[in-house]
Amino acid sequence: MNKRDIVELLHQQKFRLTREREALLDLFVRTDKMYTPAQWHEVAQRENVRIGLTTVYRLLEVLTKVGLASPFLVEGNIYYAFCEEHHHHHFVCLQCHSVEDLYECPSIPAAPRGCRIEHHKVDLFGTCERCQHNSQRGAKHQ
Amino acid sequence: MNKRDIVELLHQQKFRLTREREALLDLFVRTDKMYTPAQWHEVAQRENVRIGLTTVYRLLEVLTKVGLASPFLVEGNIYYAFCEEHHHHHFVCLQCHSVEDLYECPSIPAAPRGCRIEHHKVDLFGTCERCQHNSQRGAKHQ
DNA sequence: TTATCTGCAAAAGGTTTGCAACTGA
DNA sequence: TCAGTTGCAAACCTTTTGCAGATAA
Repeated sequence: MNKRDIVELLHQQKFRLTREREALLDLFVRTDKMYTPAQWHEVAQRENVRIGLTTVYRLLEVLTKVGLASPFLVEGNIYYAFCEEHHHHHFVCLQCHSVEDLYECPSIPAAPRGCRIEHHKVDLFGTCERCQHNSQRGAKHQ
Repeated sequence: MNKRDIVELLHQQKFRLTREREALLDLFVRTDKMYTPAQWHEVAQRENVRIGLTTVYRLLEVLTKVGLASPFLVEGNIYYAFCEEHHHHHFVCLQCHSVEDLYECPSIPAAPRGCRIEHHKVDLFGTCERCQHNSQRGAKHQ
C-alpha cells in the first residue's frame, strides 16, 4: 500500500493531511519497527520532524482505527507498528523490535460452539536473523 | 490444572501462600473473564476478599511471569485473564469479556527466513453465543 | 527467625483533555 | 470560511515504589 492509497483511505474519515501528519506518515511508512508513542516522538525529533507528543498520540489513534497501525503489548509496554490495512499477522523481534508482516494465514482453530469471530490476531515473537548474528558477537540491539 | 498444582508451581518461585493470595487465586480460578487490575480489585471486594489494589498488581505480575495469567490489550486497556500454564490461545468475547481457552493449535505461518520463534500468540475476538442471544433481546453484557 | 508480603501514601509514568491560535480543503 | 488540527499545560489514570508493620515457612 503506497502513500497515495493511505491518504485516500484517511480522507474518507474527514482526515486532513497537514504538514505534521505528512512528515510523520512518511516516517511511519519507511520504518519497520514498533515503538511506543514516546519513542515515535523521539525518532521524529531526530529526523527533524517537529511535532508534539500529543499529535503523535492522535495520529496513532487514527491510524489504529483505520487499521494502518497495530498495537503490541510487550512486557507491559504498548508499542505501535505501521502495517498494511487489515493485515494482522506479524513476526516481532524481541531484541530489536522490528516487525515483519506475514502474508500466510494459518488455519485458525475452531471457535467455541456458537461464537461469532470478528477478527483474529496471530503474532510470532522471537529473534530475527540479524539479532541472532549480533548477539553471537556480543552486540546489543542492532 | 488444579489449585494444588498452581500453588506447587508458585512455590518453586519462592512464593508464599498468604491469606490474601489464596483468596484471590480462588477467585481467579473460577472466573472465566478478563478484567483490568482495577476491575479484579473491585470484583474481589464484592466477593468479600479484602485486599489492596497494590497486591492485585503484584499477584498479576507473578502469575503472568509463570504463565498462569495472560494480558490482553483491548481498545487501549490491559485486561488479565487466568489461564492454564503455557497455553496461549484464546477466544475473547468483546461484549462480556469472557475468555475461553482453545486447545487446538493452528499451523503457524512460516517465520521470515532465519528468524527463531520463541513463542506465538493466537487470539480470536468476537461475540460469544450468550451475548449474541442477549443482544437480540436488547440486553447489554450479561 | 527472617525473607517475603501487605496496605497505605506518595511518586512516577503514560494518556487524554481544554483551549486559543492556526490551517487545509 | 470553518471544521479539523496543533502544541502546550493541566488534568487524569494507571502502575510502581518506599516503608513500617505483619506473617508464612
